[in-house]
Amino acid sequence: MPKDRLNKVSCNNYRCEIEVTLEILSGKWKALIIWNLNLHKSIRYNELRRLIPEITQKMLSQQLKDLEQNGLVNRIVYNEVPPRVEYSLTEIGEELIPILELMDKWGKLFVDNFKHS
Amino acid sequence: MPKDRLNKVSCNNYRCEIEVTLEILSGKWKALIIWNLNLHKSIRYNELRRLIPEITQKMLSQQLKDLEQNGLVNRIVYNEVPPRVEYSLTEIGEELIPILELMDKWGKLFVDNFKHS
DNA sequence: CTGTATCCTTGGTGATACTG
DNA sequence: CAGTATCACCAAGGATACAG
Repeated sequence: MPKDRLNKVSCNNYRCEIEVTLEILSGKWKALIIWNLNLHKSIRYNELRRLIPEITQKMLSQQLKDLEQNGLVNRIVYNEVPPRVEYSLTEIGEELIPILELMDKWGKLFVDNFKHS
Repeated sequence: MPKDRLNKVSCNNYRCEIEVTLEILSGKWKALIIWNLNLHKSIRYNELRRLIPEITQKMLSQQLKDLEQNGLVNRIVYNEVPPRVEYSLTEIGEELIPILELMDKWGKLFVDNFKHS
């Protein structure tokens, strides 16, 4: 994760807030993680790995940390043996869902368009 | 532009259509270009450069070409001297606007959240 | 189970110069 | 005016091994 993650926000050098949202969603696995967190409400680390088999541990940890630091995701640690950590969406994280749903819809439209051209 | 641009669509290796939409919007300037095309309806190359002063010619050409190839943007060449080229959104391009508006809204919410934390 | 640490590759972007 | 071409950088992401 670059030190200047979120530089657009913290440095105020974004040209419109769309770019802020895109910056937060950019990252190969972010949308997928958020999507799954919304579907399952609360998920453990290894459950996420199973839900997204192609992702590496490194990337999963990293993207979750990004999302957590941006306040989109809650990380709750239960002091048990073996350790248990549950991830879930925060309020502002949940507010992204309608956007993701629209993107899903538009994506289907585009794919359909693409096939017939 | 990578040869496998749109590989997710053409190779069918996307996990959900959200990723397709994100892939199309990803690229440092895409959203901004689409946003401006929507605001001004039809814009010439150099007008876009003035509207987005930080963009280089290379990137503007490249991102416009991407958008055109993906069918989001019309490119109309007028055979005049000096040459004139007008860019505008296609129908499917315009259907992205509601999404961008939501992203703008969410971005403002996030920035506000960020400032007070 | 839930992560870190390290090394490495590659493609997205920028700078700059050139063209019809 | 509306672009191309070329070179170079660097950070995102992948592979793999290790850790509490």
